Amino acid sequence: VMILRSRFLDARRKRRNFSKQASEILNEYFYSHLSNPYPSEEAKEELARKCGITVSQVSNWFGNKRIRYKKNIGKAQEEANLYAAKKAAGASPYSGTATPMMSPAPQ
Amino acid sequence: QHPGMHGIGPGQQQQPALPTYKWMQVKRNVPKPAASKVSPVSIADYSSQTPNLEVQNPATRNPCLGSNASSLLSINCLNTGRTNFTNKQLTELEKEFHFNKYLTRARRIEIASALQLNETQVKIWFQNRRMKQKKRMKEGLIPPEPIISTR
DNA sequence: CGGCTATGATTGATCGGCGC
DNA sequence: CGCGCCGATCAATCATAGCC
Repeated sequence: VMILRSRFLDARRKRRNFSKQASEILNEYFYSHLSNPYPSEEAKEELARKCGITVSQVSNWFGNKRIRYKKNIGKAQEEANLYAAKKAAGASPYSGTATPMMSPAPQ
Repeated sequence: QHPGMHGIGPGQQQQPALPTYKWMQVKRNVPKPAASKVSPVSIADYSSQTPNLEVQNPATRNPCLGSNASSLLSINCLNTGRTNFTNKQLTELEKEFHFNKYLTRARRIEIASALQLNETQVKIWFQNRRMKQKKRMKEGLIPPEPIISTR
């Protein structure tokens, strides 16, 4: 049991939730690429910059998001199109910064 | 961006709302060793063939040993594919890692035996460890050694 | 202030691709 | 032809943040 306390040494696990804005950007990308929510390395860097977090954190976020999204099918999913609709209606949530390299998988 | 690009499963409904994409159905061969009976694959065969599986980690789930280890833990170890390395094991692996970032077959066998782990587990641990160090090197700082020097 | 849920991070292990 | 490694990801879990 105490062996489990080993994780305890992970003082690193001092997290801070991402800003509302960062979450918004990440969710936007996720739901607008729901068919393939696997951002390329470049896209991750782009997202990381916009969110003010590291690329690793972006990776963690997508990893958690994908897994947790799957775990609900039929629940949060509905909130998915909420985002989709939101984007569709809102047209360009964020203008200016045209991100040409935000594609996950260049077919 | 490799295996599961897009494409909804076969006869899926077409609700413009929440389509089910392949990535959502990806089911990894969850590491469930020991176990027994029943075909490991049954719940939704994702798009095609079912790779061999198992064969590689039959009963070699040792973990929870070292010291004491309650029976409760042992049960846990036998049922879960995710091995919980003990502090001792991690310490030894870490020590070895600092000595060599890469293992030789002989060394691997030695360590696996000493720590009561599979050769595969040792191999994987080193691979993960290397990736971990690389990652920390990239963003974090503190490359390999927390050089404390500085006064 | 306690309890519960949301969420970021960690990590053993898998998947596909590569080089030898 | 198989094996080890890489890079990315999965899946389960830990521990805390944050809301009620």
